Amino acid sequence: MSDISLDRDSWDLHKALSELVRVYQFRDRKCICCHDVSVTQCYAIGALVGRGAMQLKELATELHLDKSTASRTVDSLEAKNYVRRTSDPGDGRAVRLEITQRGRELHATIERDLVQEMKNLIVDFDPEIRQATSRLMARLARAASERFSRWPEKK
Amino acid sequence: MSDISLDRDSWDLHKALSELVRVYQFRDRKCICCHDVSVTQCYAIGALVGRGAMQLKELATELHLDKSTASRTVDSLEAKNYVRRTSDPGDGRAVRLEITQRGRELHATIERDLVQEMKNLIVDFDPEIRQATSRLMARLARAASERFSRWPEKK
DNA sequence: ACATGATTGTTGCAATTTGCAACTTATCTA
DNA sequence: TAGATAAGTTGCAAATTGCAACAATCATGT
Repeated sequence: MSDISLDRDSWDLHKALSELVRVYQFRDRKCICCHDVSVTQCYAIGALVGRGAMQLKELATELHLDKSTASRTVDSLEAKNYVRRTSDPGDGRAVRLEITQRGRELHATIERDLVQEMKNLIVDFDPEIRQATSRLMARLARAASERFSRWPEKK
Repeated sequence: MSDISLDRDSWDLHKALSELVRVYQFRDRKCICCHDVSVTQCYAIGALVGRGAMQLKELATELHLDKSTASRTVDSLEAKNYVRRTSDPGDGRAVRLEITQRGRELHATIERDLVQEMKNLIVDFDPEIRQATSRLMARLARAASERFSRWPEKK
């Protein structure tokens, strides 16, 4: 049953995922930065494109960053005209962050490059495996996100 | 055929993998550091455990880091007694890096925790899907590693 | 054998990233 | 309305990283 292979599958998936995460961290450091933004800045743009305008606090939570770091990240993005700070209509303390047209274009460019990269990598894989994998990876990411978000920030 | 779904599969896999990498980067920042080492230091330990003793240059290449950064990473690990610098018997310029017993134990502890974490995440997934996913993830990692290693360090 | 060039590793230095603490301003609660 | 809470910014220090310069050693061609 499931329990028989669980230990081995956990180990295999751990090794594969660790290696994948490691390799992609290197790629991100060397690739995304070519486009004038750091990895964190790219995540911020992605969040604002994907989830729409939000407050700084929300962005910090989404990116698992301290609000001060998020604020400085937005500083950079605003200086490059990828993000705009507006006053939040409902809360005088908050700022409303929204992506600019230029930011949206940068995001589209980066996404296009990365999807093309993925295309080159999977072109000779079985479509059924590709689809099953993306489904499980999505579930894994969601499960991991929920799990890690509830962590007690142990130190 | 394959070409029909390739575009969509590329996009799906890109999104899933991006999210997975992002989430795991956060986990690594908050979790691995609890064990007295940074993420990069943990990668270095993993490389020395997995591939055995090596020169500093090899470690730097494996970790996609500048040799100076690799040297300082080893400084930290040596100060904590996880890694040992020895003189290379065959080359007077080189140093031979080898993991210590303490380093090996730390690695085992971290691995055990992470495999347990994975186990909790996949316990209710179909074993066949788990295994197919780990195979594809391993292939993806290998393909990505080869591809990204040959990059011209564009800036 | 020896001079020249290449390789290995370390250190100085600056840029970047990040979190914590303190502070300001605004909102909420009793 | 006073005090507590929340959102955001800034000061500061620590950690990480790459580039350049340097020392020590090895390899190569003559």
